[in-house]
Amino acid sequence: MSDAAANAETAVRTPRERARAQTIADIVRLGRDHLATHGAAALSLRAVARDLGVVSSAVYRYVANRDELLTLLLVDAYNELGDAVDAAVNARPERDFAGRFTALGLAVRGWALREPARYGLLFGSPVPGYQAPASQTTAPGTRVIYRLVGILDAAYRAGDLTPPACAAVVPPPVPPALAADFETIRAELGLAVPDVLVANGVLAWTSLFGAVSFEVFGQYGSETFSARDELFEHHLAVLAGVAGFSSI
Amino acid sequence: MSDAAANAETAVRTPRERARAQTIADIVRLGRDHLATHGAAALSLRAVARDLGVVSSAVYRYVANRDELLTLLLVDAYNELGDAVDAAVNARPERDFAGRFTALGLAVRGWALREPARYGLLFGSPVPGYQAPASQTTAPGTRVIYRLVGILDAAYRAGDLTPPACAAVVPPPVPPALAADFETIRAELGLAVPDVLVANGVLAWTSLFGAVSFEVFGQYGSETFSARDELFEHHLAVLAGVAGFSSI
DNA sequence: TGTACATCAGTGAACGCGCGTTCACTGATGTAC
DNA sequence: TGTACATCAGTGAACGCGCGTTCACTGATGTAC
Repeated sequence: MSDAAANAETAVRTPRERARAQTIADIVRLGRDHLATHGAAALSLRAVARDLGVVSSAVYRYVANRDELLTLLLVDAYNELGDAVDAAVNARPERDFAGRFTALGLAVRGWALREPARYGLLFGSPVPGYQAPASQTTAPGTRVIYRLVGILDAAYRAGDLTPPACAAVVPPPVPPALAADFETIRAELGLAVPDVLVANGVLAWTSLFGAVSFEVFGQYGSETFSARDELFEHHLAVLAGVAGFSSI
Repeated sequence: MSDAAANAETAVRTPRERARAQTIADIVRLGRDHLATHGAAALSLRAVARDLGVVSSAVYRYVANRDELLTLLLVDAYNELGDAVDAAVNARPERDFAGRFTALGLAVRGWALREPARYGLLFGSPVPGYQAPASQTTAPGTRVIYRLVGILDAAYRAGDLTPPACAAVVPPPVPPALAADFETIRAELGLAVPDVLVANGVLAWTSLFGAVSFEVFGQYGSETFSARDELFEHHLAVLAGVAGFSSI
């Protein structure tokens, strides 16, 4: 269920309010379908109104304009992805940090392949002319990275995460300006992870989404790789090593 | 210069043909500007015609329809990226394989940051309703990966590329189905690189574009990282290690 | 060299479409006394 | 409990916009004899 719909429903008192919440939920659901089949650029209030069986101007009772609907759908998608990731991670034992890392990666890929257009809205090229309002999208938009950070930090505190030690992949020292960024992040999130592991954690994060995006956006072409599950799992295993896990 | 324009100009004989080639080049240039400022979804033949100072139907003398213009622009962008990468790689000594790897990565990022909208056209979410014709886009679209593959294969043949050997990042064995894909690639491109290095090379490739996409598409947010050059260079260094370079 | 014809670039009007958004309105549902 | 009023959902018409694409046309540029 979408966050917007859930919020609206919890605040319900009168039948009128209940109907209103239901209509908003319907709008989000129809917008989601439209997004999934036609892409963000083609999303239109008139199309949603048609699907809702209502005249186009009626939608303005519920949504101020097109951008606000896009924001609702953005939040909705972020939360669905976040829910999928949480469920997958929570299904692994709390102390199986490497397993949780892998579960997170597989969940992201699974959701992305199921919802390519919505994944594209979140992680593809920005919608021209649309700027997501930080106040509404930041929290849902950071769920996955915060979850990943949580796994890495917990693993580090438990002694399960160590900087890669062999010559081939020892990363260069983190330059001061970057170390300052890392210090800020550590302070804000209350982390213990040292610089080298933060750097590699960020790389694992971007690389995970890079692999997923290449697959979802068709960069591999249609014929190069037939064993895509195996390719992704292999990549995930290497990324786990980059992030500092040794138990794979 | 765009590929389409170059092709047209090399075939020039009569003044009429020269004028025609010039107009096509102008159309591509104006379309490129429009793309860069308004995004692919907003690209329109009418807008290009306006900028060209011509009535909208006149453009149909040169371009069959909107999709064909998109294809021209796609090829144009792929070639500009390919040229930038080639120039950067060629500026390094032929046997400095790690340096060439790094130069390739920096060139991709540099071009992407200069041309975010065109980068988005190539590597972002697909344009809804548009399918790039493989016959025209495959060759320019594979220039960067082929260049990368060439560097890695040459490095391997020269003995400069070795599978990461320490326990933390030894990748798991490549499963048979994936090994079969790799064998096909090796045969098609005449490569010597073993499975483990192909797998890690593909990962380095997707990760490079993942890091660039996160930056270009705004996934880092506006405040998290102030030292973005350093972050990317650090990532590149780690990816070089993943790919099998040890001399960094 | 000069004339008749063919080719081509560009015009201007039109078709039909879908879009976001506004606005005065009708009725139904709720609320206050 | 019943009535007067306020709130709200949804209507239907309209505004102005830009789009892709077609088509018959005018003139200029080229080509063949």
